[in-house]
Amino acid sequence: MFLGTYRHSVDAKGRVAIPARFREQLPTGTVISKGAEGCLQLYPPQEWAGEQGLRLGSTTPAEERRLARMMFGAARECEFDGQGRIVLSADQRQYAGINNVAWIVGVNNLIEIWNDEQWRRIGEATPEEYTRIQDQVAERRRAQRT
Amino acid sequence: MFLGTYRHSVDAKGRVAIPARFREQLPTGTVISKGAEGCLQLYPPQEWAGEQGLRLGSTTPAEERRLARMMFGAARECEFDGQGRIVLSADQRQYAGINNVAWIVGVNNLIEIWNDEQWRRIGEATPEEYTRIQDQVAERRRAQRT
DNA sequence: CACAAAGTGGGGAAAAGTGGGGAGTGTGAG
DNA sequence: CTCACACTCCCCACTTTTCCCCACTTTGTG
Repeated sequence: MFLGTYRHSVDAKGRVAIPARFREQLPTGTVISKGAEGCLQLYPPQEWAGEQGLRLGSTTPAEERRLARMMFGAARECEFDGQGRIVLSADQRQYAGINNVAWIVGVNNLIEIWNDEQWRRIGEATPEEYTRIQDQVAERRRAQRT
Repeated sequence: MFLGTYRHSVDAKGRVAIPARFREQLPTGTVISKGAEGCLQLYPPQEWAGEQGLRLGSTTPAEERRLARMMFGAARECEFDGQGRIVLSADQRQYAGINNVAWIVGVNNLIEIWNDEQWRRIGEATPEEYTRIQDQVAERRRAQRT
């Protein structure tokens, strides 16, 4: 279980330190890829396995081909250096709009990496917003259950 | 598992370096052929075997006959030189529209090779596009499950 | 306050990618 | 039959990138 928000610096080589609390829970085979709303996501192996159903073959429909290319093309296996850092590729940094600072956020089953500005928008919600969103999700779930 | 996107140059002799990460996972018997949307595809032996269901016979429907001819007719076994490069034939380069630059993309179970312009269209999606397509496929799959 | 752990930054060796020369092979024309 | 040309493949040399290691700073803890 990944919890908490950390603000780490990204150096000129594109390296970011993953918080030690998270690293302890990340076995080899962890994958980083692009996520929704312009963040990057770290999938522990068991979470990534769920995404593997997407395969290319002569019978794969066009939509899935497109998604597979984007998803896997943007992904890389995480390789930690001696100091517990991973390298964000130029492509990944551009997608997420990350320069010198990254916010690393534990979101229960996976980890997200955000740029400064975007994370402020999401993380600094007012109590009113927070309440509203919680109610919204509760409503949706109630609707789906029927 | 093949992950990531690499931009490599194609020299005057039609040679492209296959990224070392991919090469390690490619035993002899790897096949290169034409793929959908104008890309070239590298099949590791076990994946190529999966396509062998496509066979010609007196009962094969016309469409499958067409596909089989194109796929197998265009296919060649990959041969790596001492520097880990393969040669793209003039025919293959023309099909994929490749001149001096090729994008080599790992798509989970196989590898694709794209020209500059086409890959930009597919790979460099904005966060909004990416989010939309992800949701679309998820929705489709949810619908199919019922 | 001291020690340990975590994060940050940079230098250098090793690996990966790029480009070109030249030997070997095959084909076609003289 | 021989020679010239084209093509392929192998090898070497150079450039760029990656990654591994060391050292310093900062933060947290006993």
